Amino acid sequence: MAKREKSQPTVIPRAAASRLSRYLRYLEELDRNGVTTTSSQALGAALGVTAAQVRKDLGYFGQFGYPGLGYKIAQLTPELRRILGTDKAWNVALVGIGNLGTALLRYKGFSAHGFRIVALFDASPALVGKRVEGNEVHHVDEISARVRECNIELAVLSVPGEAAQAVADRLVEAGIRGIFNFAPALLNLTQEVAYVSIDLALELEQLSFVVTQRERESGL
Amino acid sequence: MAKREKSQPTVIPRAAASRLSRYLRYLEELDRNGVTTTSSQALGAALGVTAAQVRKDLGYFGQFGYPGLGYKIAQLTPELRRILGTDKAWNVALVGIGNLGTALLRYKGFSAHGFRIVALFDASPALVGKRVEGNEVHHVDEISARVRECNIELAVLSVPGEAAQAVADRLVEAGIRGIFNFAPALLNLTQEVAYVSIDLALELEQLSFVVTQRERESGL
DNA sequence: TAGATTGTTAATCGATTAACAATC
DNA sequence: TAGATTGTTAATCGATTAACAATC
Repeated sequence: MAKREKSQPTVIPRAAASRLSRYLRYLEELDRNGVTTTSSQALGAALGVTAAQVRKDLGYFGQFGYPGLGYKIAQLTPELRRILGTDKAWNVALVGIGNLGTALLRYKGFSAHGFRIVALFDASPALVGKRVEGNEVHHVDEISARVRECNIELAVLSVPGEAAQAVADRLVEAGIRGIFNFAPALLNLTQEVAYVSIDLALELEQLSFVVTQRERESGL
Repeated sequence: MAKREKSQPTVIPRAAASRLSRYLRYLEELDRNGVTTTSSQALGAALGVTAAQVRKDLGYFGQFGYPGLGYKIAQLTPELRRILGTDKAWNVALVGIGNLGTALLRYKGFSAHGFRIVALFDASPALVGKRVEGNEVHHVDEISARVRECNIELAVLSVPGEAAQAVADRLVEAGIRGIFNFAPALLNLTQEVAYVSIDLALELEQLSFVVTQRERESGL
């Protein structure tokens, strides 16, 4: 069975990419437990998707399995890291050093997956020049210079909604490649900049919606 | 045009419910700007979806518009709140008062949308009994008693991945209706408990994936 | 070899978009 | 009234699942 990736990169459903991360997490767990081989059946069962889904998702990127045997964890794991781009370390800027920003800075999950927060920015004079978790906070005016200087490719945005677009514009102008946005705002970005956004209140509202719907269904 | 909701609750796509929250946000903004009327066309253009999508999404829940006129913001806004369940205040428990938990506790976006964090829990003896933002931290053993006592329906989980399932089990046993999970763990929950989960590292990995894909496309 | 499981094509399912009669 | 826009049905598009020949 061929071991090389696809030359024709068909359009990949976003949901498939998200599942790839989950497969990787589970493979890492299996590896820690000393398991060396798995199958689309086993992976799917563990993560609540069908075996066909697993094979289809992997199939977007190449042929990684062995018919009759399944997948070798030691082989598939680095392939998934390569596909997801986490086979290298990323330099990340953190803009907005408030409660959420500080929590994100301290969050171990980012560094554990190769994301290094190497520069902090804030607009508040009270914060600029201070050190947070060993990193100096710079003024947002310095974004452009430092993003280039430190080879920063990704930015995490945890500023107030009103400030988000202006900061995003600076980041884009500085040549950032992707923005992870926590501000409750719709950002207008050029197509070249990748974009992932989380609106915490909106997500909690989704929970409220589902609970409410079920209460109405059962109560009536 | 009829003004009443559907009696037959067809299955609602999850993506549609998420857009509902966005429509509501935008209507609130329009209202602040003194706008009184809008249309599916205008709403869709502002949020990057088609007018047909907007009408279809609203159509799952009833008839709220006026042909030829559009939607009256003063009417549609409370309807959306009612649909999403944010026309009432929710009592929320916060379990795990670490960096992220504390940031979530201070986050103004939750209370602004009617979510009141009314009880804090942690397993650490160093934290139990302390006050954080004016709220006493209770031991996780007290979850069951306090969830019932304070009429808590939702819980935010910001505990380490290893602890998540055990805490979730306690919450379910205490009769919680929905869990908003930040722990990087797959939770096994009964069907009756609603569930929204955010894995921060996984989301950042999605950003890395998109950036990597584009670099490979353009670089080769 | 016989059994198991892959990769991939075809069939199904669900969500989005287009079209249009109804109507403000 | 004429113009605009809804609610809804039908058409399209995309993603998931099933099926199965290839093959370890």
